[in-house]
Amino acid sequence: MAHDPVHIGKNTCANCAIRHRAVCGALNDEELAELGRIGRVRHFKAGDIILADEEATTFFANIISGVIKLEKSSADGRQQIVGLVFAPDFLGRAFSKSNPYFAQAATDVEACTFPNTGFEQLLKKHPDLEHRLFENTLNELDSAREWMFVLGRKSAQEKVASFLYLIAKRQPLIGCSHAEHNPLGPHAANFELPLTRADIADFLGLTIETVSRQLSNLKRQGTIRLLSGREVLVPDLRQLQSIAGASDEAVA
Amino acid sequence: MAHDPVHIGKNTCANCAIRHRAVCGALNDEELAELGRIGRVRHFKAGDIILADEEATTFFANIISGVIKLEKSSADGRQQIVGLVFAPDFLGRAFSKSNPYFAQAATDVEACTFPNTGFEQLLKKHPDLEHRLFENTLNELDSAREWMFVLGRKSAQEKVASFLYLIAKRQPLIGCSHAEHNPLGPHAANFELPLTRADIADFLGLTIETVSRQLSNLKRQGTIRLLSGREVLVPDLRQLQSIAGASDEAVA
DNA sequence: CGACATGTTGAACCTCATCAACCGACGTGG
DNA sequence: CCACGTCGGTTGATGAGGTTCAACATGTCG
Repeated sequence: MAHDPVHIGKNTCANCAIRHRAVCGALNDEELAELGRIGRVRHFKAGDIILADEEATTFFANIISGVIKLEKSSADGRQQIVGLVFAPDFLGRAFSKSNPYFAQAATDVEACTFPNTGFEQLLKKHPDLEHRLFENTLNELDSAREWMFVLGRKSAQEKVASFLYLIAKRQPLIGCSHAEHNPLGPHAANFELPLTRADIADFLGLTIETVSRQLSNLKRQGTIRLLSGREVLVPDLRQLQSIAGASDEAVA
Repeated sequence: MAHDPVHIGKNTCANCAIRHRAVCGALNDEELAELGRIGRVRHFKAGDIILADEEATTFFANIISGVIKLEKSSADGRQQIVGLVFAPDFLGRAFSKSNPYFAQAATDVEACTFPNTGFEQLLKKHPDLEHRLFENTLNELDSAREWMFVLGRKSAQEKVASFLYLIAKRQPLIGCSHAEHNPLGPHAANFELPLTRADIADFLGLTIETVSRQLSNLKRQGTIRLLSGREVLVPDLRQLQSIAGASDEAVA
């Protein structure tokens, strides 16, 4: 489970890799120190359950590295991933006694955790922090609704392409305005899938087999190359995007 | 389109049917008067487009009565309803220049609208109001994720049952703690569908025909009775819920 | 090495989409 | 007033896209 919980000093926060992109970016130095006093860095291994469904909330977290899946499941074993949490996102459902889903580490995860009571007090004291978290939540809601279109209206092929495109966009090199510095060329991407086939299936509302077949299709038609089971190379993201199809094509 | 925009007085707000359940419930009398000064009651007819996708946000609204559908669509004509807004919910995406989806009246709608600039200023001045809206958004996010499970993992039969159950729960009589006062008995419900078959299909990620067939199935097996095309009677909600199946069965 | 987890591929089956016909209600114009 | 078109809804026949079941490949760890 978690190793070496260490309190974070003001300095650590100030140097934090995700300082400016995470919710804590809303705070000044003094407030940051306050936050640092209640926060601890914790490490999770792939597969660790971070928050259990229906259980009392005990902490929130900022993800420093790694990917966490938010999962809903039914009694008969069906599962659906309802969200992926990347760095520097915030994990946890504020103002609720219990958590409405499973949160499980998809990869090894490094996270900065805060006890819920302390953090919620901080939220009360610092409207800026709450505002930042609110904006965060609005973005999450937008993404969730985007994904509802994928789940409800896209074909298996489009779903898999959409997933790959989503992951590609989350990669550090892509999406920033310096895509030209990409060694593979301006429209290529190269990344490791943070999810197993089973996870991808649960994210897309498909079966493992269908995901595997669609990946093979994309490979066969040259849209992607599978370097290993997990490592993907996309020669031309625009092609991938056009296969992902529809929804928000206006995005350049 | 909209008829008779009238400024709302403090008194009107104080008497408002949804006063305590809507976001404005966070405000005291004085603040409420302030809100009343910028708000106008507007009426929309079924089919009216309330907010257009990608267009600049000009106003927010509290729904007083009626149902609004939030819809995403793709260039090739596929559509997905990504949310339903009932009274006393709040409509609009705060802190964003444009709207990420279509909002269209599913039924006739009465709404209390606020110009976005004025309302966002009010949010800044009154953290309580922003907090209330935040909680609202968190609940919307929870619902969206619930629905992702429905879209990704449920069969057509379960989807239709889930939809009916959702509508039934939204009915005034049901869900409140006085269900025993229900003239039809403690577990029955009787309501009018606020959506056409086409809308239901777009909400469930199905086709019109499949929705129609599944409704007929539920009728044939006695789970529901269709009084007219739109009016539904559910003799036993527990049965409907069990067909809707899975996800969050813990809910009594 | 064998055991196990992860991933791929094939064949058969089934659910749901598609295409099409039909019904009743409603509104309009001749 | 009735003929007509339109709209929302139902039902049937057919077929495609995904699931299911099963075999096999690959990689890793004891």
